[in-house]
Amino acid sequence: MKRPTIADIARRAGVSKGAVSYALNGQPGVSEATRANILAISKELGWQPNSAARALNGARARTIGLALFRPARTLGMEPFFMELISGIEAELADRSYALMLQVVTDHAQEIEVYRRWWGEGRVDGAFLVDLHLDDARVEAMRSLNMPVVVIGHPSQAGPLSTVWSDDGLAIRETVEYLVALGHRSIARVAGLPRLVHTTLRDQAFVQACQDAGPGRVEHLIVHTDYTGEEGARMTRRLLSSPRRPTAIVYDNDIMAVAGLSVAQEMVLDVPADLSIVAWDDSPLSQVVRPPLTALTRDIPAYGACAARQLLALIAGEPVDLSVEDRPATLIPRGSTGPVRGPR
Amino acid sequence: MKRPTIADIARRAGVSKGAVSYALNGQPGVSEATRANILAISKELGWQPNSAARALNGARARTIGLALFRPARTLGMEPFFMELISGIEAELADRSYALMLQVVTDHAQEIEVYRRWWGEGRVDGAFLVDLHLDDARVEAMRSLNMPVVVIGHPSQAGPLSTVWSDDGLAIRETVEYLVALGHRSIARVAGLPRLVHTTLRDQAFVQACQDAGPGRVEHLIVHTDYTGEEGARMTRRLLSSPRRPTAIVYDNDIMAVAGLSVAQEMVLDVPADLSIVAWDDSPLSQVVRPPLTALTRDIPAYGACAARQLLALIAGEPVDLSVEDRPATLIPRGSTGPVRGPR
DNA sequence: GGCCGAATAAGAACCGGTTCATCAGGGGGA
DNA sequence: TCCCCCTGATGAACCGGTTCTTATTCGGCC
Repeated sequence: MKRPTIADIARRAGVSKGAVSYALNGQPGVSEATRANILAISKELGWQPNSAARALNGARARTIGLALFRPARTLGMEPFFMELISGIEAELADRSYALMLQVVTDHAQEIEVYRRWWGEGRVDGAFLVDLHLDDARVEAMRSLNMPVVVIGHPSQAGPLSTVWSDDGLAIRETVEYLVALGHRSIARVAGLPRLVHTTLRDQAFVQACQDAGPGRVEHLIVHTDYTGEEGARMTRRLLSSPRRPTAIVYDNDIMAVAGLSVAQEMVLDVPADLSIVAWDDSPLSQVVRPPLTALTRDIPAYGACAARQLLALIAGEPVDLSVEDRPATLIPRGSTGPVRGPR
Repeated sequence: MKRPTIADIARRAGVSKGAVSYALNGQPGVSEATRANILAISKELGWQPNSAARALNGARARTIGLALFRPARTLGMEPFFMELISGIEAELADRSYALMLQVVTDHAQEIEVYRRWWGEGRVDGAFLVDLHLDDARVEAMRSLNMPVVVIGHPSQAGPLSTVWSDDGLAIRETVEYLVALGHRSIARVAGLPRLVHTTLRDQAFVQACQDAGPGRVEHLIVHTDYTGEEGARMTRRLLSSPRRPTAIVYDNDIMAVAGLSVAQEMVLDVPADLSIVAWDDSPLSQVVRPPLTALTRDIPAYGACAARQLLALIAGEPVDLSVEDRPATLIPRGSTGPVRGPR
């Protein structure tokens, strides 16, 4: 009834524990005949290696940690994380690595969780997402000496390895496209202002608008918490202002859809009166009327890339300090169009 | 530099390994003075227990497994799983249990993953979701003798413990509400036909329609794969048929939103020409125009309930074989209304 | 003063693997 | 024929904890 151990196999085969270990791990030290015999017996008994015993000898835990600092509510909403996890999983599953997941309520707890997992030998490495400015996690991970891959821009990652994509490029492409359509007043409904990637997108947005020509394009940025509610409120505020923008770029699809609803409720035509662009594409963007022009990127591939990087780091292989994934690309759909009416 | 072990602490304190173990675990066998001294030294050295060594002595892995059989694409879309995971996490985090997650491509692989995790002593128990008719996983888990909680209806769960909510009740409430509004032709756009909960909802739907009176309410069920695309296609088909339904109940919010778009594209007014109800509420449902009437339930609480059940099972406490969570409740919004026009 | 039991601690065995040092036996070369 | 080396296999140590058994000390009580 109890799980068979290598001692059981050894007894049945009439050999020593050591011989069984060599045989089962494909190592030299046993003849082919006894190896075959041992393998047969182990299969017959349904033997499975005890990972704890292996770990005790310094073996890898074959597990990677991911602590997510997100309120449960937003987590359920954002396809981004599930897609990222899917991509990570796809890469890990091949090498039978598992993913250890925990939702945390703040960065201090996140650091604590990683410290414990690493200290207890439960994980071989971890991911860091949503870096803040002066993020305490960077120094904490560095001092733990744990293999870590930051998913996001290298600027705040210190000595940690990163996987990122060039959001600035995507923002620029979007602004240039809108300017070409005749828009001269563009707003950006951004995410949490403390996040590094929000700051970078903000800067790139302002720069792109200025590059269109001095004083040619009015630009405005408002910050939110990524929820549809705030997206709607900010849209309402923007559309009520005397200098109403003719185009709004949202930092996620949830807010873009909420913004679309607000525009329609204010009897504005999209795209004739207002153009809308969503960052991050999802079936959701294609399902509303009109379908949303979106900045799309292959998020599962992004996660897979990060996973490969982390696995290489764990294996001690030489890795680039920062790996750049493909940038998001603009998919024009029905929610953007030329400006109409009087200049 | 290396991680300190209890042997290090013992040496520093001038006591034996055994004494250190007792002291650190709050067990009797050491005096208060030496206990305090040992605790101080362990804190000073930054000692963390090695989970592998503990596991080797039959301790719990303090980890729970969840293998998800979902294509990456749908996974990213469905808020349901992330919310469920959030709820599970919330419960686990309190007792510093972790969640081991793996995305699998079929049931055979799912069984294999659980067998390995259990065999290797990496998890103390697991969840089973989305049960099929004659689900092979039930027998597999039973024979493994691993603590398992099925999230879903008990009918196919065999001897396994379950946590479920009464979908039939919710369906009935919905149908009665629609009938009261004057609807006499109601369609249901259901999920995957092989899933147990789809079957149960189907049956309850038919029953509720029949209970409205013999021949009084026409009903129709079509099955999909939960994607917005199929939801849209099925809606188009239903709305093009000669006996067009005046109300459609969708099995998730994604399909409901897609269906709403199709209706609007066919220049039907919602709710005047067509009423729409979504199973599972999300901010998404409230953000479209008109906002969707939805069957809402507290999914994180559902997950938390399942987690408590599993933890009790693992602890060997007596548990009910099946625990019923609150059923979904109907939140009427703008997408449902009385039937207009000629009978 | 001697005996007994509780409190405290030491020491060893054990969990299930890996790995190193060692050894027996056989074949080949000189 | 002797020696050496290689192969195949053994036994023990080890990883970092837990837990059982044993030893020592001390205090209380008769």
